[in-house]
Amino acid sequence: MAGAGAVVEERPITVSATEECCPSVLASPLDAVEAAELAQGFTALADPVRLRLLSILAAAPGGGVCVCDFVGPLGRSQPTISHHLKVLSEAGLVHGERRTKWVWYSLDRGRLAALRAAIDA
Amino acid sequence: MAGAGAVVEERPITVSATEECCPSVLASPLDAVEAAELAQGFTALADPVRLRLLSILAAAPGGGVCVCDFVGPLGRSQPTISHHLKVLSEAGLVHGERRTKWVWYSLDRGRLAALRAAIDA
DNA sequence: TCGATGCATCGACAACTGTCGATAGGAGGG
DNA sequence: CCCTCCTATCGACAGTTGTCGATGCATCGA
Repeated sequence: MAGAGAVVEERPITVSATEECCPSVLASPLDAVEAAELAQGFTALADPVRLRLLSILAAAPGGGVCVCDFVGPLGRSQPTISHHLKVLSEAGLVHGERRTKWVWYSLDRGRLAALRAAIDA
Repeated sequence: MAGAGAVVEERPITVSATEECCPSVLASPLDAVEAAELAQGFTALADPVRLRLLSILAAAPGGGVCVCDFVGPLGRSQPTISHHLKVLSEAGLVHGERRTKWVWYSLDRGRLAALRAAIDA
């Protein structure tokens, strides 16, 4: 997303985009806005530490895990874990809830399903 | 993937990973290798231009599109399009085939399905 | 043979990203 | 009230990424 300004002018695709609830990569050509939204979601999945965060959350029996529980297994510092959780949170994939002293993070399976649907036939 | 070397030592997760054919984020905690492989796949999807490339390929009637057909609709230079196609190709999501003068790119729906399965319940 | 066309690669550059240590802020316990 | 524990934010730094123009290479048509 960097570099010099685009010189080539963008021209519309000559296929009518069937405006659905959730844009799908396979249904019809995406416009720039839909593509940017989807890319933001997949960007959150495009990191091994974040994928492992999600997998640990998915395996959590109570559905909630506090930040300190991630630090050891993932081999990253606490600020780094906190940073990744923020990225996932902004992507809507996890939610954090304060419980007395700890912050409990839980997985949003619906948001994950939406991303899955975007690359579904 | 950058920055100073990791200081915190990585400790194994105390849940037996059920070694399956395709690692799933939701099945069991991913180890570092599985997470890195999956992240590489999602990285290819984490760009709006590449998502639009895939969507155009998916909508192609003959299943093949030459490079020059992407340049106009996406508003990017030809080298940039070529770069993104290379990224997608290395991720196994598209395949390029030389046909006389042009190179025809086609979508690998199986590879896309594998990524989808990785975030499936 | 020669110019035109289609695609890939190169080199450069700015923006973004992952990582850390240091530090701030909020909640509990003594 | 102070100290400790848990989490978030800050500042810094190096590696990665997206983009372009220039260029090289192969193929086709005249």
